[in-house]
Amino acid sequence: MKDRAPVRSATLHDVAKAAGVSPITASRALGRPDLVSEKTRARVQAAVQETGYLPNLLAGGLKSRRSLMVAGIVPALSVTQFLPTVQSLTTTLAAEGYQVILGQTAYDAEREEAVLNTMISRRPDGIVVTGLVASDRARERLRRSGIPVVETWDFTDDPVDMLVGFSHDRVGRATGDYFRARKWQRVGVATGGDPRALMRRAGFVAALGREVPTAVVPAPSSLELGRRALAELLGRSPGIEAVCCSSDTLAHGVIVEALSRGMRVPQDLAVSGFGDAEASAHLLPSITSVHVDGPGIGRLAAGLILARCRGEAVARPVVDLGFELIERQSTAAGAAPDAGPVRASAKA
Amino acid sequence: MKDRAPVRSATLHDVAKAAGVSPITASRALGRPDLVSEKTRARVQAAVQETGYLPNLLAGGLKSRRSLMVAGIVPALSVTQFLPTVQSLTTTLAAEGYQVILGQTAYDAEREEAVLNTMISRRPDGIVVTGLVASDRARERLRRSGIPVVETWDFTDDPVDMLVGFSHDRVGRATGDYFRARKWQRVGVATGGDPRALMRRAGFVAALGREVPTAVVPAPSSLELGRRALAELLGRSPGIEAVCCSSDTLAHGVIVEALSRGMRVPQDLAVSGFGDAEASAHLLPSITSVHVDGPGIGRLAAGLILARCRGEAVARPVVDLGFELIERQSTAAGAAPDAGPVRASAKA
DNA sequence: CTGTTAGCGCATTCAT
DNA sequence: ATGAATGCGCTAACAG
Repeated sequence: MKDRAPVRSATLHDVAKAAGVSPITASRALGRPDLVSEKTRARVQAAVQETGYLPNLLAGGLKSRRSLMVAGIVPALSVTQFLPTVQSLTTTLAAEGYQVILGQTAYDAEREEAVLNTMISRRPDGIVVTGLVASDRARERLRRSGIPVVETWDFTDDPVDMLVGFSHDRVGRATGDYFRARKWQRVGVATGGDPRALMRRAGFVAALGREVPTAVVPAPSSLELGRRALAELLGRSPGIEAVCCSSDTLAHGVIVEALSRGMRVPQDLAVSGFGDAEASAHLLPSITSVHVDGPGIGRLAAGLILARCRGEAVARPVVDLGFELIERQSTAAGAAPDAGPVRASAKA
Repeated sequence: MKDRAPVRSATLHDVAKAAGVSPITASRALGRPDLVSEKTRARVQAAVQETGYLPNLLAGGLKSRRSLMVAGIVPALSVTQFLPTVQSLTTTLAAEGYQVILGQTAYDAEREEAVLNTMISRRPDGIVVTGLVASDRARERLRRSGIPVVETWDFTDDPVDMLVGFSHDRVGRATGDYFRARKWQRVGVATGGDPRALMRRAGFVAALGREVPTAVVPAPSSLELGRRALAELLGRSPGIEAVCCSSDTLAHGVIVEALSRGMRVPQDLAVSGFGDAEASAHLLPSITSVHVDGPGIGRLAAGLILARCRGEAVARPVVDLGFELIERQSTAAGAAPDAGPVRASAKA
C-alpha cells in the first residue's frame, strides 16, 4: 500500500465530461436537482459514482459565500458544562449539512479575540459563543463582519447579535433565597474563578444579605478541586453547615471530602451545585443543583443561525431560557432522603 | 444597531492598494514575512490595521491546497473518554494555526462514511479518527484522497494510514490476569456495547479462561447505566464478588449501586474500570482503572499530521502507547485503603 | 526583493 | 432545461 498516487481528485469538470454535460449542469444536478431533467440527473449521478467525485467545499464556499461551517467557541472542551450544548449544536447543524469548527479561549480575552479572528477568516455562516464575547474589539469586529453570532449561557441587554441564555445573577439569587429559607447560619461558597461563576456567587451573596467565606478554585473545576475547596473552607470556618458550589463537579468533590472526614451529608453539611450534571441525580447523596437546558441552548442557537442563513427574519433573537433549582438529597431537610425532588423554576 | 451595512470586507487587494504594493507582495508580507523587506512589511501591516483586513482562508486554501483545518471524528462528544484527546489535538494544532472541525459518527458505520465524505469535501490537511475506520468504502476513499489520516485509541496491523493507540485485547487480558491473580470466584462484567469495550471484554474472558455473567449497556455509558448494570448482574448472579467495567463512569455507577444496597466496596464487591477518569483517583473508594494517555494521543496525532503537512518523512507512523493498570481502593486487597497504588504497565 | 500571469474549483449572472 | 462567460480571493510559478 505504498503507491499513494498523487491523483488529482475528480472535479466537477470531470463529472460533467463523464456525463456528457456542461460543468454547470452537473453542478445543478447535485445542488438544485429540481432545475434539471430526470435523465440528466441520473447521468450525472452515475458519473459521480464512476469518478468518485467529492465536491470541493472550499471552492463552492468561496463562490457562493456559504461555507456550511459554523464556529463553536468554548473556554475549553474540558468544561463539561458546555458539552451537551456543543453536542446538540453539532448534531442539529449536521442534519442541515453544516459542520462545527471548534475554538478554545481558555477564559482569556486575548485568546478569544485571536480565535474569533481566525474563525472570521474562515467565513463561517455563523458563530456560536459560550458566554458573552469579552473583548470589545472582537465584538466590534463580529458586528462588522455581518456573520450571524449567537452568544449563549449568559444574558445581557446588549448582545453582539443574537443570544440564548439565562441570567447568572438570578441563578445566584435563587440559590441564595433557597439557602436563606433553609436558615443555615454558617454558609460557605466553593466556586470556580470564571466570570459567570463569580456572577452567580455575587447574586448568592446579595440574596443572603451578607458576605460568606469563599474558596475560589481555578476553572475548569474538578472533583479534586472540590475536595480541596472544602478543606480550605473548613480550615477557615470550622462550623460551616452548608456550601454552595459553582458546579456539580465541585459539589461532588465537596461531598466526597465531607464524607471522608466522617461528616454526614446533608445532616452535618448541606451542599448544592450548578448545572445538573448527568450523574447528580444518581449519586449518593444525590446533588441539589440548578438545571439548565444545555442541549436546548445548542438547538436554539443552531436554529437561529439556520434561520438567518435562509434569510428569514428572526422573531426572537434574544431568548432567556431560565433555569430550575432542583432540590435533592444533598440539601434535603427531613430524614426523607427519597422524597421526590422539590422544584423551583425561574424564567424571564 | 440596526444598520448592518453589507460592507464587502476588505480583501488583500484593498490592503495592497492602501500599502502601495502589488497584491502578491501584500500576501507575502503576511504569509512569508522573511521574503519581504522590512519597510514593505511595515507598510503592509499598517494597511492591514487601516483596512481591518482579515484573510479569506477559503480562497487561500483553494489556491494553496492547505486549508489549515484538521477533521476530528468522534462517536459522540459526550463520550468523555475522548475529550482529553480532542482537547489536546485542538490545542496542539491551534498553536500552528490549524483548526479542528468536528464530526460525530454515533458508532454507526454509515454515519461514519457520510461524515468522512463531508470532511474530505472540505479538503482538510489531516483527519484524526477515534477508533479504526469501520467502513471499507470509507477506508478506500480515505486512502485515495491522499489526506493524512491518524486512527487512534485502537490498534491494527493494517491502518488506513497512521495510528496512535493501543490494544484493547491486551487491556482486557491484563485486567483478566489481575482478576485471576486476585482469585475472585464469582466475577461479572458491566460493559458498554461499543466495539472496543467488547474487545476488552473478550480479552478479559480469554485471560480468565471462562465465561462470565455480563451486563451490556448502550454507549455512551453513564453513572445511571452503571447502577442498572449492577442491579442486573446481582439479579442474575447474586453471589458476585467482583465486577470489571468498561469505563470508570460505569464503575462509579456500580459502586454507588453497591453502596446503596449496603454492600462494602471492595470487601463485599471489588470493582474495576477503564480510562482513569479525572475523578477516579479522588472518589471514595478510589477506582482501580486502566490508565491511557488521552492527551498524549491527541498530541502525537497532531504531530504526525503536522509532520506530513511539512513534507517530513514520518519515522514511526504507527505508535502503540500502551496502558497501565492502576490499582486503587475499589479492588484493594487488605484493609489498607490508603496504600499507594500498585502499578502494572503493559506496552508493545 | 518585487511584480505579472494564471489559475485553484465552483456557482452566479445572463443568455439561449 | 441547458450553456457561456465570469470572477469569488488568494497564491504558485515564473519572471524581472
